[in-house]
Amino acid sequence: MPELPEVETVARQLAPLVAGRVIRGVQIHDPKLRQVARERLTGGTIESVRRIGKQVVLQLRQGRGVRRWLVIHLRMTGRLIWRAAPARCERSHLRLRLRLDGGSLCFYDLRRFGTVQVLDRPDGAATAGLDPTSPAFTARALEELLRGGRGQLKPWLLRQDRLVGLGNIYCSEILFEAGLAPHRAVGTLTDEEVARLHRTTRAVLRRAIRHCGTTFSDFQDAQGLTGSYQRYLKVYGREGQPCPRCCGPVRREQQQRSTFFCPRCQR
DNA sequence: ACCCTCCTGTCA
DNA sequence: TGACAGGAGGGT
Repeated sequence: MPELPEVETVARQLAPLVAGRVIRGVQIHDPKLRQVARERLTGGTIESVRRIGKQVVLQLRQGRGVRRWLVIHLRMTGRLIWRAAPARCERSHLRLRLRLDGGSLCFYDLRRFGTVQVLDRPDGAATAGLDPTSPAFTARALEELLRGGRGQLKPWLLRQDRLVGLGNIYCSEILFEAGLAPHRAVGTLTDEEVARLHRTTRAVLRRAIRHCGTTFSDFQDAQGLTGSYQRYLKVYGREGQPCPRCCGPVRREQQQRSTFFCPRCQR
């Protein structure tokens, strides 16, 4: 579930469910996460759940003003699910379980690419890139980021050190909305195109967040997310289907990862 | 800019 | 059996 809108959805759904709860125990089911068990999280209170980039950040208060941050990156297949007390936890692909008063916060991750860190400082979770949903993300800011940039537009957008939160789905969608070809050289964008890219980035993300993101293989967990933005995808995963604008076939290009676009509408 | 790798699963 | 999957770090 891991692009910005999905992670935002997870954080928003989780916050009211776990904020204020105390960690009573930590269970590790994946040797990769062993170090988390050594961090003595037990006794800490979850103060807040937020999204930073594509990460979910739980702020913990350990007592006497000591704060720590549990930073979870879901990568490709990570899921965070709250199980209220009487409910049993599904065990398959369960990697980490935080026993809280009143229930459990379960981290599932089929492919085990996800990461969990415990930090003493919140800025450890900070990413170098600008969050495209923040007020600081203006057309002007985007233009400055793009200035002097090299290479193609889509790989540029995928990197997390300039803008955070965009991944393979939303890059394709945003570029389609903006009418920009994925392989356009970054340096060749006109002011008007930059403005369009800025506008569509905000619009696509806002809309996706409103629909709780995109869910493909729809797990129907009680508290898991069931996003519906997949209904609104215009090019992603639609190779050969008609472009919503010109009705020509959507093209897919595969280098390392698939890119979907309309060669006629995107220049 | 292009590879591969970390994993496990599903689908053609 | 091989291709591919929402991410990202590493190497060349």
